[in-house]
Amino acid sequence: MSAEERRESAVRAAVTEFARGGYKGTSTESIARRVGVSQPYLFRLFPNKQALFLAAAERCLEDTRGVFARASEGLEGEEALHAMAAAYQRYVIDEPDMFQMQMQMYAATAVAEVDGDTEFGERLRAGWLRMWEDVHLVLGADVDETTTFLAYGMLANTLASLGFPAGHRVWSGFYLSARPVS
Amino acid sequence: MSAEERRESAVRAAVTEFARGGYKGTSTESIARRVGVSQPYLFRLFPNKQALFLAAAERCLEDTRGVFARASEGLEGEEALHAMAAAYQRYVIDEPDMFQMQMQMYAATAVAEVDGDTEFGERLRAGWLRMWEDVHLVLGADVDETTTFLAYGMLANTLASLGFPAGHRVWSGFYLSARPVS
DNA sequence: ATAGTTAGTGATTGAGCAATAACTTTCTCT
DNA sequence: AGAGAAAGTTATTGCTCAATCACTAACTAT
Repeated sequence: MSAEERRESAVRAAVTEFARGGYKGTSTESIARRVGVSQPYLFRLFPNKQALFLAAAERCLEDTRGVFARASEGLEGEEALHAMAAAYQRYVIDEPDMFQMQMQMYAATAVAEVDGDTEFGERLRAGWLRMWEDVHLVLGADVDETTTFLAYGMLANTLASLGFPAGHRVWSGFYLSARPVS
Repeated sequence: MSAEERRESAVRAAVTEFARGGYKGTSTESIARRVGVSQPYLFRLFPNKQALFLAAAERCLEDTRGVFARASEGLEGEEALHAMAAAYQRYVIDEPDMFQMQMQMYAATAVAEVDGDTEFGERLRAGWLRMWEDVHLVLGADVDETTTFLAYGMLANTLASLGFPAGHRVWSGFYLSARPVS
């Protein structure tokens, strides 16, 4: 297998492992195991653990953008909004690793920032902004709509992280299409 | 100093340290240093590291509730909403440790849940729900208003975690009173 | 065929860290 | 005064983990 293909597998494995264990709580060993490769070899593919996390985080943002893009294809305004909300709901249910990776990424960015590591944050802000721009465009360049949509998304991530079960009162203020299946 | 007083200091120190380093990324040593006490003594005050984190997380939620309660005193509806938004803004600026602790808590809860640790999540859901109920009551028991208010709060936490500076476009869809100072 | 490159491994190192055990100091109450 | 409790310490253990080093196997192009 080519190094490039391995890197791809590694990123995927990293998303899963980091999502479940967090940055510090995940060993490079566990990622290597999931890839099916020796732990030291990961360090041939990525210069260090942080670079691997960054790649996983960026992948996660790109995937989310992809979900929105596919859901909103050919739609606009209110229709696009509901389609994206519904798609994100399914996405979160089908691949819980993805939104958990998001949460781990927000937490890790804050830590990196405290450590004086600016590049980490910059890369992730850029990725997040691309998502923002996508949504903004789809929602007719309406800033308020964009903000509200993303706000609901973040609250959903939070409630899901905390493990509030589907059907709990805290979900009752969501569009039906944005609630977990009840 | 009495054990109870020390415990109080420890919780405060834990909020700061965990907020900046995350759960796994923070050593009990660093917390002990901040308290001004030896590392092993922390284990007299708390059974283990997780219990200390839990206490810090619960404190953080209680503090946030307090901010909302004080801001909305004597107000209701729209007025209360804006007062709370403004107060939360100041709070996040004055004490960034607090919202960062929130993010660390969401990330850590997801990890605990994966590890099959149910009690951790239960305690934090209970704390979060108390906050939800408070806001709900103040906003005239309007579920949609409550959800929207908290959604904006969560988006604000996220953007702040990512380090988007005041004045950035991503903040432009917020109530003026909920934006970081520009 | 063989030189060079690319993919991959095993062994190790050095640091950091939660938790325990065994001990000491400082109050406090009669 | 002095016994008991409460507050606090030093030393240590046993583990985990990122990263490096030195090495091997397989492919590829002349």
